[in-house]
Amino acid sequence: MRVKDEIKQNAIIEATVALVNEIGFASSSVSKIAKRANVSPATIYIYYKNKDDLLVSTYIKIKTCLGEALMGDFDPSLPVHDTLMNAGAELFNYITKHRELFYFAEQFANSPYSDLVEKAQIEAAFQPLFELLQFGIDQKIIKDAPFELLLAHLYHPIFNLVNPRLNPHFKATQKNIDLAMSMAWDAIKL
Amino acid sequence: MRVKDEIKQNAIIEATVALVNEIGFASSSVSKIAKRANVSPATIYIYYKNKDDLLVSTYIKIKTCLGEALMGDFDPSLPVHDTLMNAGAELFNYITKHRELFYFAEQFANSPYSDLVEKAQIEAAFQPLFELLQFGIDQKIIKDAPFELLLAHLYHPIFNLVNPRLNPHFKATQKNIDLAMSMAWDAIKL
Amino acid sequence: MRVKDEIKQNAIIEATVALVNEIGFASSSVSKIAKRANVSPATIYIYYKNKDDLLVSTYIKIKTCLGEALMGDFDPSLPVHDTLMNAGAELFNYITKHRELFYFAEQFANSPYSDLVEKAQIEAAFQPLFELLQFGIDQKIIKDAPFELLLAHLYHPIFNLVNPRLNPHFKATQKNIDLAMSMAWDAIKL
Amino acid sequence: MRVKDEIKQNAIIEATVALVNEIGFASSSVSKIAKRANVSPATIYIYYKNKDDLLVSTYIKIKTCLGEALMGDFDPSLPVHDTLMNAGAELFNYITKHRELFYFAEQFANSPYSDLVEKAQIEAAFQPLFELLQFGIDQKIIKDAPFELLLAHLYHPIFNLVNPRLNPHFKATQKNIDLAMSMAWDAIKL
DNA sequence: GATGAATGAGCCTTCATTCAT
DNA sequence: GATGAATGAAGGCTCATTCAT
Repeated sequence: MRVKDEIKQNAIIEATVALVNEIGFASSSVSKIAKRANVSPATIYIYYKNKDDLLVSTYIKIKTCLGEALMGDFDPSLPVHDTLMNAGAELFNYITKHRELFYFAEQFANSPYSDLVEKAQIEAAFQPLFELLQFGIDQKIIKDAPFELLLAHLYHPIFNLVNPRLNPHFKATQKNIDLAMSMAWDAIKL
Repeated sequence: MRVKDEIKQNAIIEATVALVNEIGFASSSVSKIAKRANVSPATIYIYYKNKDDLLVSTYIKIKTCLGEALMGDFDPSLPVHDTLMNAGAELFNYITKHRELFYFAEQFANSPYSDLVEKAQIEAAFQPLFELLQFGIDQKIIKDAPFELLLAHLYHPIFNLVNPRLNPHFKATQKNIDLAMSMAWDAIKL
Repeated sequence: MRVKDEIKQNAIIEATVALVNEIGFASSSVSKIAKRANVSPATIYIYYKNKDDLLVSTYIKIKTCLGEALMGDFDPSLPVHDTLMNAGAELFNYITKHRELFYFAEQFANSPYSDLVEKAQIEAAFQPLFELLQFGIDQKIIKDAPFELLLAHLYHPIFNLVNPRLNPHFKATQKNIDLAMSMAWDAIKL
Repeated sequence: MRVKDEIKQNAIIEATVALVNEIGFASSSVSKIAKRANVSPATIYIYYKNKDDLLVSTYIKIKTCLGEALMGDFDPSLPVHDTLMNAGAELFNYITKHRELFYFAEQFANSPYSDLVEKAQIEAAFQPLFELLQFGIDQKIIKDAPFELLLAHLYHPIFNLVNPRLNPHFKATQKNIDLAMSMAWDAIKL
C-alpha cells in the first residue's frame, strides 16, 4: 500500500495558510484549499478529520513553533531584562520571517474557531516564559501582576503593531521595534 | 413610518451582533440574521446593499460610538495623565456595558471584512485623542513615538485583556484594570 | 411576496415518483429530482424539510390516496364477500391506473425509509376495512384470525403478483385477477 | 491460504448483511462494509467485481440457501398437502433462524438492485417446488392456476407477515403460523 | 416598504473505485 | 493477496441575493 505523503501534507498546510491570508477565513473553502495544494478535496480528509480539524491543527502547529522559536534558547545566566528583550527581538524576527504563519494565527485566534482549541496545550509551550516572569517578580525586578497583565503589556503591543490589518501605517523599522520593546519594559519593570 | 423603520433597523443590527457573537462570523448567514430579527431576508436588503454592507456598517457604527464615549468629555484643563487615565477607565466602562458590541468589533477588526472599511473614517473619530497625545509629546510628558506605538501600549493591552477569547482566565477586577492602566502610563510617559 | 406554487410542488412529487421508478431509490438524488422537476435543488427545501421528508411525505400521500380509493364507497348493504371482492377489484384498478405511484410505494415500504413513517397514520386510512373484517368475523363469515393474517392472505397476493420486480412473468389478465381474488376468499372465509 | 480467504470472504458477507439491515441499503457504502469486516476497501474488490456484484452475489447466495433449506428433503411418498405444509414450516424455521439473511433478501428483492439478478438462476433452485405443484394440479388436488398465483397465496403471506417492517405488530406464534399455513392451503386447494 | 418564494452557485463531506507498495 | 492512500464525481444542503406580490 501507499504511504502517507509528507510532501502532500505540507502542501495542504501551506495552501491553507496562503489562502486564508489572501481571501480570508470564511471564504477559504476546502475545495479551494485542495485546488491550491494540487490535491483532491477528498485527500484532505485523509489527513484531517474535517475542515475544523485542518484549521485547528494548522493553528496549533504554528503556535507551538512560535513558542519554540521564542524560548528555544533562554540563557539562564543573563539578566531577566536582557532575556525578555531578546525574546522580543526573536519574536519580531519570527514574525518577519514567517509573516504568512503569523497573520493566519492572528486571524484564527480572534475567530470563533479559536474556541475549539485546547488552550492549555498552547500555554504549555510558553511555560519557560511564565517561569522567567515569576522569577523576575520574585527578584522584585518586575511588577507583581498576573501573567496575563504582564504579557498584555510586554509582547502584545508588538503583535498589534506588526499586524497590517490593525496598523496599516506602522513602519516596522528596527528603531520602532526597539522603541516598542523599551516601552514594554517600562510598563512591566518595577 | 419613520419610527417603524428604526425599530426594524435596530432589530437587524442587534440580531447581527448577537448572532455573530454566538455562532461566529462565517456561520452568520443573512437568513439566520433575518430570522433572529423577525424580519424577512429581503427586508435586510432594503436597509443594506448586501451582506458586506450590513456587517461593515454595523462595525463602523459601533466604532464611532466607542470613539464618542471615549472622548466625549475631554476636559482640556486636566493634566494629560489624568485625561488619558480617565479615558482608559471610560473605555473599560464602555466595554463592560456593551460587551456584545465590543466582541463583535474585535472579531470584525481581525477578519478580512476589516479590509473593506475606510480606515480614515474611523480614525477621524479618534482625532481628539491624537491631538492630546501630540500635546503630551510637545510638552515632553509623553515619549516622542508614533501614535500607533503609543496607542499600542496605552489602550491595546486593555482590549486584549478584556477579550475572553484571548485571555480566558483574566479577571477584570477594578484592581487589575487600575494596574493595567498604570502600567500603560509607565510605558508611554517620558 | 410570491405565493407557494402548487404546480411546482406537484412537479416535484411527480419527478420524485418517476425518477425513483426509473433509476431506483438510492440513486435518486435531490439534484436529479430537481432537474427532472425543472426546479432548483434549493426549491425542494422550501417545500420539504429535507430529502427524507420529501420521500416520506410522498409515500404517505400515495398511501392515503390508495386508502380512499379502496374504501371510498363501501356499501354497508352488500354482503361482506361482495364488498371485499369489490375492494380487491378497486385495488387492482387503482394499481393499474397509477402504476407509478404503486411501484414507488412498494419500493418505499420495503426500504429503511419505511421506518421513518408513523405507521398509525397510515393504518387510520384503512380503518373501514378493519371494521368490515371484524364484522365478518362476528358474523362467522370470516375466519377468526388477527387482521394482519387476514390481510396478508386477502390483498397481499395481489400486491405481490402485480409487482413486475417480484413476478416478471405474471400476466395481469382479468381472469387471473378474478382467480386471485377467489383464492383469497377461500383463504379467509370460514 | 485457502482457509484464510474463506474467513475473509465470510466476514465481508456478514458485514454486508448486518450493515444493510442496520443502516439500510443506500447508506451502506463499500468502505463502511470494509470497516465492519475488518478489511481494506480494496480487498473487497479482490473478491467482487464491484459494489453491485457484492450485493447481488450475497443475495443469490442467500436465496439459493433458502431454496435448499426449503426443498432439500422433499419426500415423494408423502401427500402433496403434507409436503407443502412441511415446506411452509421449514420456511418459517429458516426465516426465524436466519432473520438477518431474510431481511436483507427482502430489502434487496424490492429494490432496483433486484433488476440485476438473473431471475432464472434463482427459479432453478425452486424447481422441485414447481414440479410438486404441477403434480398437485395434475392430480386435481390443487387449483389449476399459474405457479405465480399459487405461490403468491401459498408462501408469500408468510414472507409478508414475518417482516417486521411490513407487519410490526404481528406475533409469530406457532398458532399464528399454523393458521397462516392452513389459510394458504384453503386458498390453493381445489 | 415589506415579504416569503425562488434560485444557481457553492458549501463540506463521502462515494466507488484504483493506485502503489 | 492484501493494504491504506488517493481521487474526481457526486452527495445533501445552505448561501447571498432577487423576484413577484
